[in-house]
Amino acid sequence: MSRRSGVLEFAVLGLLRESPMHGYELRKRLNTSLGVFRAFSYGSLYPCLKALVQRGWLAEEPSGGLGEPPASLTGRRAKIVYRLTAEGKEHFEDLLSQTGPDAWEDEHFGVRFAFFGQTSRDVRMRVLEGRRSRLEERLAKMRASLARTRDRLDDYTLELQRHGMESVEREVRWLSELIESERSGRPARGTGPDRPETPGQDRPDRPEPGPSDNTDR
Amino acid sequence: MSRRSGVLEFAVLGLLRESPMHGYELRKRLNTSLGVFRAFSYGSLYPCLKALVQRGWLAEEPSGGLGEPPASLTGRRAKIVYRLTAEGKEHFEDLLSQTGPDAWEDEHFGVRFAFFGQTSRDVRMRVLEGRRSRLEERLAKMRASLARTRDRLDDYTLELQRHGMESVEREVRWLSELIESERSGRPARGTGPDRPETPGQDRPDRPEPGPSDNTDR
DNA sequence: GTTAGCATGTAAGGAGTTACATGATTTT
DNA sequence: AAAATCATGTAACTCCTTACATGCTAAC
Repeated sequence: MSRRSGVLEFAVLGLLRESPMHGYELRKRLNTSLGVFRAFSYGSLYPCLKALVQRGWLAEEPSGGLGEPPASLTGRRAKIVYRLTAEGKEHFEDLLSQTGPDAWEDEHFGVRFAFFGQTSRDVRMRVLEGRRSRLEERLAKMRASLARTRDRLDDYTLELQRHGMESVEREVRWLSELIESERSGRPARGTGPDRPETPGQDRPDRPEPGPSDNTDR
Repeated sequence: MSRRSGVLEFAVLGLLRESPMHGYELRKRLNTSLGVFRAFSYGSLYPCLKALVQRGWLAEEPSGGLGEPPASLTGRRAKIVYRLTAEGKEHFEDLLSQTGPDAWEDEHFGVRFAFFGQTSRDVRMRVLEGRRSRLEERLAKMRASLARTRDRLDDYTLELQRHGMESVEREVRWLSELIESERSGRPARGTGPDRPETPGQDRPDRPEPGPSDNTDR
């Protein structure tokens, strides 16, 4: 009933903090920004939006905000544009600053990372290090369990185990590199060149209609 | 109510096919055999077992099977040992032979792979190839979406995307190696460089019993 | 003139988890 | 005698999906 999920709620607040949007677009951005990690359907998004409005974290702007013509002229069905309220912003910042174990478990880490641009450096460090030690712990258990059961397992199970461990080891290396980068300045190591410092504050413009963004399955 | 899950049900049938077990042990094996991929709690396992019994796929053996003393003598609380019935075996083989898209989606692929030892070679091939082309499709979408949105994304989102894509690419390579191995004989491919045919024995491991099997969270 | 995309929603249900409840037995 | 492990189970809840319902517009 309440629909106050963890990940979805967090992501919605985070995206709306960057700029107001309506549900349909939000869902597209959700499924590209968070990339591989999660995909959400309208069946969860719309109820979530309503719940967030009821809590006072979002406000609906019935039609196109301020400078836009009413729906009756554009023809399109009335969009409901959602925008983060002051309380919503405050709440999101609370969430951002949390560094409990929740922050680095599998379900949450991806979305936390996705909003690292909005996160303070020390929180980023704690989350990255928390994640890394969580994975190292897991790795130790896997090694122990493998040593115990190695000869009972068939080739495929063994191969699955091996590949799983390698994946975890790879993520640990990735985290180590990121932690190293954090310690000594900016993330670096992107595809493009270093962008010094763009806070990305108020941008009342919407980026671009972006014709076909088919993220549907 | 019915609790007839996908993954859990499959895994339970698969493990019980190898040998009868009681719930508690089953759960431990579930969480090590399937490794990183999933962890199940008693709250889902026990109802699932009951549902499988009701469908006639499992049978309960109230106490320790045939040659064992009754619970009143061993002291232990009566274990309920579950064993796969003939119908259950048949059903599991049906499941094993299915090669629909379900078999290679994220949620199912791991458990399907874990029981490749029980799966016929052509089914294995179809599942591996299905998985691979699913991932390649996903990769194409990610690349397209990245090309479209690259400059709007901040460094962290970009890095997340990049790492996600690399993970998928890595899994594709893994699958390709496995497919290649399948085509030309046995799985092979152990941990180190090419070991001709040693099922893993000599190793600087400590065979320590390690009494605490704490798979709990 | 039909497919594809835009846009919003609801009802029902699936697949699991957490927290609780119980109790015996082995280890420390 | 306390703590850990073995062992089984239930009720309530979470978070999300699927399938459905609606209707408009742009492009092929």
